[in-house]
Amino acid sequence: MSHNTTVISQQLREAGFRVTPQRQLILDAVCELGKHVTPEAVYEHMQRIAPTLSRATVYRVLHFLTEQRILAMVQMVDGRYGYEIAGPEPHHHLICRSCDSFLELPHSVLRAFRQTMQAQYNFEIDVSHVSFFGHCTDCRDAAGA
Amino acid sequence: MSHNTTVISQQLREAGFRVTPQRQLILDAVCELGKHVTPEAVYEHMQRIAPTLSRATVYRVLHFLTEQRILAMVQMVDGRYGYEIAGPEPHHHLICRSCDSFLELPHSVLRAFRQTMQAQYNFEIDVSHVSFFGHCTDCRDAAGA
DNA sequence: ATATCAATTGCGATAATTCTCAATAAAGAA
DNA sequence: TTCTTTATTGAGAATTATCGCAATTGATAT
Repeated sequence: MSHNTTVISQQLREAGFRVTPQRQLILDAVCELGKHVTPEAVYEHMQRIAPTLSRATVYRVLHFLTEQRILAMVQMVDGRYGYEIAGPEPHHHLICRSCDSFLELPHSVLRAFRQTMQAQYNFEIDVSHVSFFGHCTDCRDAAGA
Repeated sequence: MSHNTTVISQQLREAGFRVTPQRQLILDAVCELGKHVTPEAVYEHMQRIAPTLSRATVYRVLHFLTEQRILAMVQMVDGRYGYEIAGPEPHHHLICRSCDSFLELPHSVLRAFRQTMQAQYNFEIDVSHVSFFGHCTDCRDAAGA
């Protein structure tokens, strides 16, 4: 997974935000650490690279980059959140409570549901990166009947 | 909202668990405090009734009663969790990020989605008390164009 | 290149939640 | 009723996440 530093920097500056070394380093870290990266994992990773970077900054920057739709925040089994690079199109997750495996769903799976909620309840749902929890085939078979 | 103490006690004992005064008091507290009760609210409430009851016990008992399907845990806007008495049939929530209002959805709204996930991905979703976040009519109108 | 202004950071304090482990007490047997 | 077993609790430490504010520094104009 990669990101285009130049484009992102531009985007931030145009929106009136600053491009700081901390933000760049944290974004790189998420990129490098893969999917569903925890704040703590980012912080530990940063310890080696930039030991003065504070925990608070990690949390703030992850949150900030999520607001800017550069990162996406996904809920994990333990209720905590992990971060990952946000693609152009949001996607969703089926997360197995037993083995923590992730299955990615295309954005489209919630389209119908979203429309129903809008029509019936006049409520507009945020449908970016929703997590659904349950049990995958393997774990159901293992637990088996 | 009420609960049948005798039936619940029976249910717990049959499953090999104990019926402790703490569990009873905490269940009563959730019952009395209404919907989406926070652990902290329960703890504060208990201070007056049973001052020695520890914070850890509040968290543990809420979690335990949720596992036993006596309580349900619902995610709130700030990402934290509230608890409420679990009815016989689960229900879901549409939660407005602007005004924190809750809209209850019948369990049936996710039935089709659940079946799709099962058929297409062979994944069985837990569909008890799912929270969807977004914006309600009023807030959209208020913010609105 | 320098100055200005406000966004951002770091630090330490605080809040929220979980964990460890010895002490307690519920449930069933005697 | 008393004993035994072991699930559960309480207390405080540890972990995770957030907050307030002074100091820093990125971006722009000069």
